[in-house]
Amino acid sequence: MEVGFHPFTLHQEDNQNSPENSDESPPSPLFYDTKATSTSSPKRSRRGTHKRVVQVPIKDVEGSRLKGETNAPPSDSWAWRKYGQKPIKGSPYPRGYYRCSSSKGCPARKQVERSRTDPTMVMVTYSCEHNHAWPASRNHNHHPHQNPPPASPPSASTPTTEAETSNTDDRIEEETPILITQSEPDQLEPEQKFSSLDVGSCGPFITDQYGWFSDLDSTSSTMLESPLMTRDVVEDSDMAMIFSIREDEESFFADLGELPECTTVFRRREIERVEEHSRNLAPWCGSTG
DNA sequence: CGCGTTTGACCCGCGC
DNA sequence: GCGCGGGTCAAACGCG
Repeated sequence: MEVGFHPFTLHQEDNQNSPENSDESPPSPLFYDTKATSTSSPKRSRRGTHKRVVQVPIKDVEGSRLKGETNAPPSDSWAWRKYGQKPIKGSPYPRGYYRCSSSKGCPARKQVERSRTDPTMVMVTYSCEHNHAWPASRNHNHHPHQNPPPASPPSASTPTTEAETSNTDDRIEEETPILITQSEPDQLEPEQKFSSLDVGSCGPFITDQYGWFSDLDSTSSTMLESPLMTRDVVEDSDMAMIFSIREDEESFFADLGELPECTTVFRRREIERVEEHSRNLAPWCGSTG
């Protein structure tokens, strides 16, 4: 692509018509926040779930591709279990369906498919949030700043194997620059831009779904190095601050090991907004319940 | 033996 | 109402 193309970007959409639909769609944004408002199906709302799409560079996922699968799920620190795979119309690549295996009743799900527009990218769509704390295993131990969501009690049972995640975790978390952006930032207020990332939905989601995000200790700085990052994200003083803080406090937290790292900083700031935004934004999916 | 992956069938929502 | 496509289930299989 072009632009400072970030191996990892976040984007948010408002419906499932992800850009991938159009070959010319957003080349960079990758984190879509899909939230279809339907909630009706008695069984499981297929379209009534708030989704978030994360696009990750294949190269970062490759590590996890040990399975040889076409679309290995990017590592996100959670234990995912594949429960299905289907070829997607219009896409040469199949879509894999994963659900959280860290906890039995966890509604967290994610779909992984290779971007049809960017074969080098993998689209990960997260649905629902985890209703449990982070699995207290894997390299999280290595990264002291990776803690469970403050919202959930640390009761998560140790995951069995994080098959796909365990492999790439180290890689992605350490070398995958992340970019957070929106599909149409122009329509959002500077703060809303960011808060809308998930805020509108569930607080825990931030740490839940993007817990790994905080794993990017070294990445935090990397992000700032990204032209786009500095432009789209850092533009948000808060965001910039968050990461700036991390760089300084990181070691601090690292020592404490128990303090909620970036995620907390992230959340605290966001929460304040969330509280305000959430009032206007409809809850989605998970809602922890 | 337990857990995860694979794969085909089934179910459901949506568009026509 | 029908067909299409997407999402989930469940049995079988493989691996550690």
